[in-house]
Amino acid sequence: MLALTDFSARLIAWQRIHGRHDLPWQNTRDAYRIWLSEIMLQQTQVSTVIPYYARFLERFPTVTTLADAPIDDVMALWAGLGYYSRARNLHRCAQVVAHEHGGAFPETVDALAELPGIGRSTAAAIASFAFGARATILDGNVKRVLARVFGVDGFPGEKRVENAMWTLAESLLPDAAEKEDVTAYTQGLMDLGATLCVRGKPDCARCPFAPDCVANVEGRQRELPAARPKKAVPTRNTWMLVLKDGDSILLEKRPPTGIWGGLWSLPEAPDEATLVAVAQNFGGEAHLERLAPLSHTFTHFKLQIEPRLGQASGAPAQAMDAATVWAPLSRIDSFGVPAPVRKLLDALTGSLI
DNA sequence: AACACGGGGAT
DNA sequence: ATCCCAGTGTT
Repeated sequence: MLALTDFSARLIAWQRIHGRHDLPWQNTRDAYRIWLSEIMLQQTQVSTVIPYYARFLERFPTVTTLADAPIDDVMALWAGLGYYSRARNLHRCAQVVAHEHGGAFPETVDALAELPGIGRSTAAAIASFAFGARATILDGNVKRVLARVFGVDGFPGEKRVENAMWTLAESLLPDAAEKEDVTAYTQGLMDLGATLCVRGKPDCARCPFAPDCVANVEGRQRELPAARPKKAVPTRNTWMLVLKDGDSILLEKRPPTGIWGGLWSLPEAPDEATLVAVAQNFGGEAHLERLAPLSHTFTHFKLQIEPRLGQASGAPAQAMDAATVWAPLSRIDSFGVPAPVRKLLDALTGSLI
């Protein structure tokens, strides 16, 4: 193993001068704001999060206002960020904190990690940023930094490799650190990975670990960390119904789990004939107009969407319930609608005017 | 241990 | 088009 005895000291010194200090969720010890940012930043880049974070704080300034809000309001503000189970867990977590912890987040990693949506790494981030706890994060940035600096081989998503990285990360923590040092250290891990030790072209010339870094010394920046093993992504096909009644569109609430869980979307069918039956159930005419197909790629599969436009004329054969709503096109934003469906409806709004 | 879960940015 | 991102929860 690399003889690097001053990893934390070097990282802290670098962070204070060259790290990021003005992100919207920095310069606060408010656990609510830190927690909110950490959840939004799971698998999501900083630039994407910033506008969502501002809107969320404006609408929900405290954990209690979030806890007492309807879940549909939370989903609507989250729509477009992806990984919607995060939003459901966010709401559940706020309710637990507000009603079982008196509105204050617990201060230990273990207690934080018991809350919905908070795992080991996020618990450590909150504990270190909000409470100055000596705990290590292990996110994508840290895995990349460790893999390169210490020459850790193997795909970090593999259990054996990840376990080794947790152990390594724990061993690198500054000992008996001040709270300010802990903050600078945790932020430094993130900043180094986000600004210098990036995936594509790492800026090794500016890196404080360049002389010791295995990847830099051996010219293996491109090989470390090892890439995820390739896997073929399947294609799924679906037909979506845009059923119009005046200026309103029929939306259906998706089940809480699975793709777009808890969001409002268009009624779907596995083929066109079934979609016609669905339309008629909701009082639609038998003739459906073909709209331009669209394709949406997820991490693990590709979705081909065949949209069809129908007009509502008769009375619905199927009773409307809590999972069905006529949404005015002008107020689609107040519903949580998945990004591709939102795009489809936006294009439709433009062409129908 | 492996998989499900989104959308957007970077290349 | 492909990879990956301030990961967590379920199976």
